[in-house]
Amino acid sequence: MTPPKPYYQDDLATIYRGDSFDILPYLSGIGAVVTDPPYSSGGAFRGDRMQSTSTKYVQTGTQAYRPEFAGDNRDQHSFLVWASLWLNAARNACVPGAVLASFIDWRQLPTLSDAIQAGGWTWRGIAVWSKGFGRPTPGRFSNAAEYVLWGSLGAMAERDAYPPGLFTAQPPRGEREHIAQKPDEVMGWVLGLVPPGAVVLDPFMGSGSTLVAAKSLGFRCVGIECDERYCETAARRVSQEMALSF
Amino acid sequence: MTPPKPYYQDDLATIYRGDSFDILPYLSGIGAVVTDPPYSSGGAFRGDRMQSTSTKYVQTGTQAYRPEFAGDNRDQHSFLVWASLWLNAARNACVPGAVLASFIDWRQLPTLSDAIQAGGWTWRGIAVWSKGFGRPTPGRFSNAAEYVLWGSLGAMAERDAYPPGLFTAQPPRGEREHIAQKPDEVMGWVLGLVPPGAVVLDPFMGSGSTLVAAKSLGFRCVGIECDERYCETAARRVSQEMALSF
DNA sequence: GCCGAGAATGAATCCATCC
DNA sequence: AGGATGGATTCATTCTCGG
Repeated sequence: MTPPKPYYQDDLATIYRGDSFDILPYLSGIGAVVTDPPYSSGGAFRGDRMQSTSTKYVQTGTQAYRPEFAGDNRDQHSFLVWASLWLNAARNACVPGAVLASFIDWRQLPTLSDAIQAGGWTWRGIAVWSKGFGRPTPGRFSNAAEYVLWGSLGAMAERDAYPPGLFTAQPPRGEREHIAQKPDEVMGWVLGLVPPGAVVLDPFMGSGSTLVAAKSLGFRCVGIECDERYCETAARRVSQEMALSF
Repeated sequence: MTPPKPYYQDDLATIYRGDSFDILPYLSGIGAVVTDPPYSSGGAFRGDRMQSTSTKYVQTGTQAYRPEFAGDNRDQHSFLVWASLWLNAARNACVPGAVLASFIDWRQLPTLSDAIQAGGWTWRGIAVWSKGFGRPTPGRFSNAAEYVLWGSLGAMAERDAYPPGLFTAQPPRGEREHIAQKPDEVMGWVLGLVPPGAVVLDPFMGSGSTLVAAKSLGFRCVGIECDERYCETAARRVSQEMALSF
């Protein structure tokens, strides 16, 4: 097969439209994988998980068009297999010492930690995004955090940076490009793990928040997304972002 | 066998000295299990985990006597089996709808979530104790939190309380009764999950922080601890604690 | 008594070194 | 080869002590 043609490209950012499993074999030289994959979560019971994404996740306010996102209906076993496979494929595109950071919710956290190790990465910890009080439920702990599982490909490069293991930021309200969109400052916090000069890869780009934050920090970055609408959104957002000059 | 004799007892609190597996079969009517078991953690490598508690966890400076605590040297497989067994034994002492909350660190969180489910409980979420910045390590996310895995035995009772899923408190400094001692306010936060009138059980009591907090909130409570020195410490602390009057 | 400077400390982690 | 040992590292907070 011929190498894929970028959907979008500028001096720092590259976007490929397609399935990660098809694109990843053509990539190399990646120094950091930072992503927010589909969680396949959304309920304790199989019936709850199999609802459409727009039904099972709450959406309020006036909404831009947000297509369903694919690949969010796996059961736990399938999620483990699928996540192990993409983590392995991403690893093959990486240089030694590359770092990994993946968002996940509480329900799939244990499964993703298994997948990280099954995919050949060293799991090194959990970082916490504190979202404030979170959604209250009577008699239960509120759902106040999302989690970032992180690790590396062998020994990590020595660095003189000390990113905090917990970061507080309000979740986005109202208008969003994507139902699971993360605030830019949250992405910037996670990118604090990435050594200067590393190429950042997001194999589940969505609306492109990872690339926007990476570009603004001066990282070269690569995004993969199968939904053309999201590719369009991400290309627009990334093209409007100015990189820091050094 | 005859039922065990309490090591200590007052109007609200009861302490048994012995192994949880020996004592639990005699207990019943428990409405909440709140505990901080040995993590069997302390390092990425087997050699590190196998150290004595005083070696692998930092203890320096002038300190009160703090004995080693037992059962902190299991490998991951043994930890899963052992945790499943005590969770199952504790469940058998519980009434329907009982709640469970167990502290754990990042490394053993996935394993404990498996054990909770293997032990017959419904796992319902993760609550976060934010400890501030945490201990720094160059180039990595700081270790800024410990975690509380919580769940229930079937459906939970309806309640009019909304405990936060994330709680911030500094870890205790200097003089402590136990190397892993939790601040009283942290225990009080976790007890926010417990319905009024429930009997609180801590099968790994240690220096008794769970019982101190439970008694001060007016809960009846039961603690089990195999080390006599810790039983003594806990009995002293619990006896000095005054219960809220209603 | 209050304030500020300096010291001490943490369920840590990594790695070189020695058996 | 692999397990045990010891040293170096770091930031935010608390503690100590002197002025």
